[in-house]
Amino acid sequence: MADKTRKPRQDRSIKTKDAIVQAAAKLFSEKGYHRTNTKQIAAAAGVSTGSFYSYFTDKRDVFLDVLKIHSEAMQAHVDATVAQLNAKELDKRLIISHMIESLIQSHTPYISFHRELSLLLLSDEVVKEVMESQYDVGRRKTLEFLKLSSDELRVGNLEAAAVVVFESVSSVVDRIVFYGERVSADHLKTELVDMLVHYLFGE
Amino acid sequence: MADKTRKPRQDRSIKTKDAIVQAAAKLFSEKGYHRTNTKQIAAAAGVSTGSFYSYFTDKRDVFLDVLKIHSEAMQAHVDATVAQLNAKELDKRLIISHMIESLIQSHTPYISFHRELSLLLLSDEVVKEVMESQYDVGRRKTLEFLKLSSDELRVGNLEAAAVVVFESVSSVVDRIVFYGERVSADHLKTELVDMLVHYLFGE
Amino acid sequence: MADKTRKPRQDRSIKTKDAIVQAAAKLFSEKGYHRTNTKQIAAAAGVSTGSFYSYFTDKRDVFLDVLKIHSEAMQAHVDATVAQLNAKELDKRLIISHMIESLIQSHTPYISFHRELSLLLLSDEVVKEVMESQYDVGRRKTLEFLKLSSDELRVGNLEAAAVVVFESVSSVVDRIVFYGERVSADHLKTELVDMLVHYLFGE
Amino acid sequence: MADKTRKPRQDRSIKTKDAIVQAAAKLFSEKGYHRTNTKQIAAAAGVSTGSFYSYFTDKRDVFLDVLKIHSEAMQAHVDATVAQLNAKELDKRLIISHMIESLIQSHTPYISFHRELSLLLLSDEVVKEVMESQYDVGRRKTLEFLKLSSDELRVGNLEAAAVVVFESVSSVVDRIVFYGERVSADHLKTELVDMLVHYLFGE
DNA sequence: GATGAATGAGGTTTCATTCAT
DNA sequence: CATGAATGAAACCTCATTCAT
Repeated sequence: MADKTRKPRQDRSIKTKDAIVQAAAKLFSEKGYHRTNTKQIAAAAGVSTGSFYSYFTDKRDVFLDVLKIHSEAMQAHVDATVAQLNAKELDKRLIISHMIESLIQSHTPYISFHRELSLLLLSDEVVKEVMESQYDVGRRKTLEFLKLSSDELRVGNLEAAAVVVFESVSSVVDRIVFYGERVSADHLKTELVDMLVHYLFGE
Repeated sequence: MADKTRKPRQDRSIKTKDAIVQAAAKLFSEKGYHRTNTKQIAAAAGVSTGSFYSYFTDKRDVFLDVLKIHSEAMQAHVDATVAQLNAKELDKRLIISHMIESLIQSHTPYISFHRELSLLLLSDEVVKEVMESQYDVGRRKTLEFLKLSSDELRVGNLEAAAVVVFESVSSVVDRIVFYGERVSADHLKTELVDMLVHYLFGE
Repeated sequence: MADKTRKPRQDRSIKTKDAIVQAAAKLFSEKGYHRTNTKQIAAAAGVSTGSFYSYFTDKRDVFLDVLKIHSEAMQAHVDATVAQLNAKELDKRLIISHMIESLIQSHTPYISFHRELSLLLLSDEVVKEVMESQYDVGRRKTLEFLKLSSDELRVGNLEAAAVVVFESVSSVVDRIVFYGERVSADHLKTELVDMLVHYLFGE
Repeated sequence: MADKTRKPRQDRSIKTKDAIVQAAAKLFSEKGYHRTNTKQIAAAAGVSTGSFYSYFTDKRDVFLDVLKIHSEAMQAHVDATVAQLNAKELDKRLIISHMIESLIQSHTPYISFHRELSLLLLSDEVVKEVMESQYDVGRRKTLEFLKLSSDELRVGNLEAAAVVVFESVSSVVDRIVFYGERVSADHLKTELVDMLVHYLFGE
């Protein structure tokens, strides 16, 4: 269909494209999408504005790439953690606690960038999709996790529970990571775990 | 020396300023901050660009006004609800349920606008302050609410609990209101209430 | 012809018009014509912008008034000085010295405003005329002065001499008044007088 | 971080910048600084407004460039003349006469532009500096010139004399060049030279 | 008459994108 | 291929002037 943007075939080409995405990610995080311009991205990546446009059709295009990469990185991180956790046989409280810790770790590099998203979200269909699919993955993963212990759970509606759990965890983690929170992170984590354990397993 | 923005002296003036704020609020909600320009705001308010600039120094300035007005409206709504609830002697579960319902109601008109905020949040100090103060009020109110029944609570750290509760409620309400959620709102509400009751009162 | 601007008939009216001219003169001197706006002038004069426009057709109109008033004031001052000088019978050197001193006095309040003029001079015909007529008066007065002692003068062309003398005096006085000159004003005056005396009277 | 005005790397770039300065100089001279806008400058230079702003931060910025170029050109011209004059051994009167003629020549292209300066002079610090440094150079050069024949001079204070001479010459030359003067330029020159010779050498 | 709110043309400035070299 | 100069639409903002109250 398109024949405009170059599909990197050579090594150098791949490196250049990557450099642009990295530079863009950094700038978007630091200053936000609208306060970052293509010239700055190109300069930060060490290429000319002209080059920028042979790798991406427009600014939104890099944004989408950055978004996808972040999305994948976060999910990979979570997957790895989950896999690791499932392997060991730990008690519920410990599993949840580890999970949350892992989320905090994986969130940290992306937070400010994620703040950006809700903006474009309003109007950009593709961004909306990426975001929703990411949310969906989170929700589904949570659901699967719940199903693993479904016979021990005391919740009414599993689907709704997954949403509630996922949202609660996400938002508290967000708060911890993004706002450095005055209330100590440790206390927040403890309470969060406590809440989930009581809710899910009735203690 | 002064020559700054006009301080309304005449009635007409007050109406104009208000019209501009209203128009801005509407447009920001519909299209987002960056996709709205001052000319459009002026036009939507039925005034000239010149008028816009005699009431506000720039676009950010109206944004701040809209933000404050929303903030106040939301808090007023919540206050009213809380006042009403404390009066009657209801059982815990019902109180929480009512509260959540009330939050859903008060959120609805402002959601898309609130989405906008996280954007400017990154860099604008004033926006940051307004948002944080709004969050602080929410957190403190939650804390007060918890303290009302502090002897019945089974939580470890009250301060942390307030944050966890406030965040969980906010995020789930957000999800319900903003995303029209595929999982039914009723189920979500039920689970959310259930989680809170179990966490706070141990059943 | 015009019926637009009000011709002050009442006392109050005259005072208002005067207040505006004064305010304008002050602001033009301080910030220059273009950096002064009508709102500021009106405010400084303690009247509304609307009133401003019932006394003057536009901004240029006040400027012209200010210009004329300055022009007249300066000429009056010089006239007075000259009249005074001619009366007494002083030696040449003293006369010239007094004259220069007097010019310094009369210049001082107007300098910064006069700087402004050269600007509009380029294009505004009326301003041009006022300025040229002012220059012409100076030149003619100098000529008359020279003619008083024409038999003692050693200059070739009287008309040209008048221009040379007038320009030299004006520019040095300007430098003294406007730049506060690092070289002492007294020395400058002494040399200037010396130059003129030698030129005109051959010692 | 940078993102400032473009520093010409390519030949084309240098030409463009130059074209803009030329166009600006022309327009400033013809219509004055305030009646010239950036769009006109860009158009006259045959470039887009965007280009204008990649070479200059704003209108004042080009003005400064034009100012510096003029300053240098005038000084170069004067230097050349002086060098030439010093070489030949001419009599005082002839030297002064040549000098004035040379000043008239060098002034001619810049006069109307120089009129503009007094305006900005009032408030713009950089313009003030350029102008004062230019004046200083003139004064110093005059002083050096006087010192060459210091033993033949009959003046009291050399420093003051330099100022008086420089101002007198500048202003009369200005008058000749700028106002096309009704009194013949030749007569003015003759009288000016005569005045200086008598003042400096006592005939 | 006086007031100051409203107007909008005109100027300034930015930046995503194209294209000659 | 890469470069960075050039483009110009679109945003921002100001202020002399008008006019309803």
